[in-house]
Amino acid sequence: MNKHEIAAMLEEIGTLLELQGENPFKTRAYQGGARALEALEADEFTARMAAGTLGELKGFGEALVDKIGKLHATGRLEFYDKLRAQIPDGVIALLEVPGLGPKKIKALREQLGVESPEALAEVCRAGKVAGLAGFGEKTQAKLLEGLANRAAYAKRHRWWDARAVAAPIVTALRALSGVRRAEAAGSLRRNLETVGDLDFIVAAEAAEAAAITGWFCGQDGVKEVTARGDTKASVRFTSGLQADLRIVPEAQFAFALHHFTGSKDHNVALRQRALARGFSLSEWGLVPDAGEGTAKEKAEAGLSLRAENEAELFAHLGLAFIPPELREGLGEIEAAEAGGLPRLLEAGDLRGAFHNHTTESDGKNTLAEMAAAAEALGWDYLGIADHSKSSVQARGLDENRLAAQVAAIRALNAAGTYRTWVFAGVECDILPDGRLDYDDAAFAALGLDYVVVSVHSAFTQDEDEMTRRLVRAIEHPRATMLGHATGRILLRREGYKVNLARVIDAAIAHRVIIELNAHPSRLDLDWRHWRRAAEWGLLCSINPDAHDTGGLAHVEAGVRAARKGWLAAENVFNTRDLAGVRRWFSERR
DNA sequence: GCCGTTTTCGGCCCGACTGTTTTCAGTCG
Repeated sequence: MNKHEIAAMLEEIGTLLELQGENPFKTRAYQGGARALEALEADEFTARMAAGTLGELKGFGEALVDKIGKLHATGRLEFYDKLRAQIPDGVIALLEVPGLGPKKIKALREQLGVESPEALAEVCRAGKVAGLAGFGEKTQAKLLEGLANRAAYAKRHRWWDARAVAAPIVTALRALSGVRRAEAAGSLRRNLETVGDLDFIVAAEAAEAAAITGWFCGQDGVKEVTARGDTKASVRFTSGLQADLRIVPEAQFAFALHHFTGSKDHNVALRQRALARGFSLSEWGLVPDAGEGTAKEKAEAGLSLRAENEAELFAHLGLAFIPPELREGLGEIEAAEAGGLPRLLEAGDLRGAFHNHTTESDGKNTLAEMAAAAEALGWDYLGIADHSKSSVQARGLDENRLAAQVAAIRALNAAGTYRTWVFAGVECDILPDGRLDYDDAAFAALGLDYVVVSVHSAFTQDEDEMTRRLVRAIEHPRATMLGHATGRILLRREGYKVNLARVIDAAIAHRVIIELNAHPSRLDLDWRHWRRAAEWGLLCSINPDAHDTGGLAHVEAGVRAARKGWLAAENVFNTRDLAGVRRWFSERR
């Protein structure tokens, strides 16, 4: 088994143990092991398994190392098989029902024999649930509601879409009377590629809180208010998206914003760091650990250290400011302590972008319209890369049409109509055997500035075949950059199977750039790979894959993902100036 | 199950809200 499969299995063991009512800390140990495994590069994992040094890493104790070893070697684990046999699939599905956790599921199984969502709906309708100890009429009704909307409630949302919902809410909150500060927190603020729900943190006087929660619960699109207290409210929109609001005194805003930005792993690590220094960290503040009372009581008694902003909070713990997108518990605290955080890429660092389409293939705007839009964005250059001939579904260009487009681009530049320089490229299909879609003579005759190579067919090849295919394309002397490296479509389609470590190695060896496709549904290559890949020397290009003028704005989603991948401006090709890009292309031709 | 300058046991981050309860357990983040 590879590390992904093993991590998935550890995660499942955690869930199964949870359902068995196991010690929650044991459950967490398995889930922590799964995350730590995912964060490990495939090569390092393989090396450590061979050398028997996995146990040196934090989070991998004797028991986990033993189980991971068995799974790695044989793909089987008796412990898992026995556990799995005790818990039907339907019981696992029950965890998705809002309001149900391990304890309630255990009670439902033991007292009513409920082992699936369908069975739960039946006993709810029969009124049997309300009679159980710890349950009541309201719980029964909530469970039925949750069951009916299970699919919509469990759904995640693209970062781009979640932000479109959140941005006007933040604006409106800031405009309310008594609101001093308001921010969106959570995975949205961390720039995670998909978002489960929205979190809003507001600083206001306690006297204003009722009016603020009132506005929040009554805003357009709210289908249901799921919780409403003095300082917290939760609503569900008709789209199924859930949003939480927290109101705190201004002095606690930085702590609350940090707390609700997460991630959970980051918070746990930071709290442990605080404890080691004699402090307890919570959304209420940073208070001395010693003495009677809860953290909240101590904060209200004025015992918290003061922090005007998150930077001061981190400073109290001896750390540099950690940007929200790095807070995933993946080494950011150690880096902040050692002064090793990168100066992250900013949206303003980009000077243009490659991989954009026009009406010649499947785009909706003409070459001139795209150039005008790029100029309006202040870009120094724009790369046009329409589809190649094999992408028939996208009206891909054959040699003659592509030659005509190159000529049109040269003419546009010569006319000087737009300040933005246009580069002539192509998004060239990588054929199933790894050859490119044009032969050498055609490439020589076309005189393209650059070539993006991408897979658009035969997605179902096995990992070896797909890896060889991509590596062969990368080795082609005309290849400038690799497009959407895994072909994934967020929330809809997994990427094709490919050994990314080998693809990345090949790209570095052949000076081929790998794209970070900035389309909100792609964000491919995933941010999780970029930190290591960039350290090894891989160059990134943030490409919007725009199919119309509005699509150019998607570079922002790409910048967010790049920041999440620890990338600095020097790791990103399209931060270079026009002369630098020309130089790179001419050296590659 | 993991971990250790409080080190091989006994902790493990912390608080809000709901619903069911007369003081709290369970869920959620």
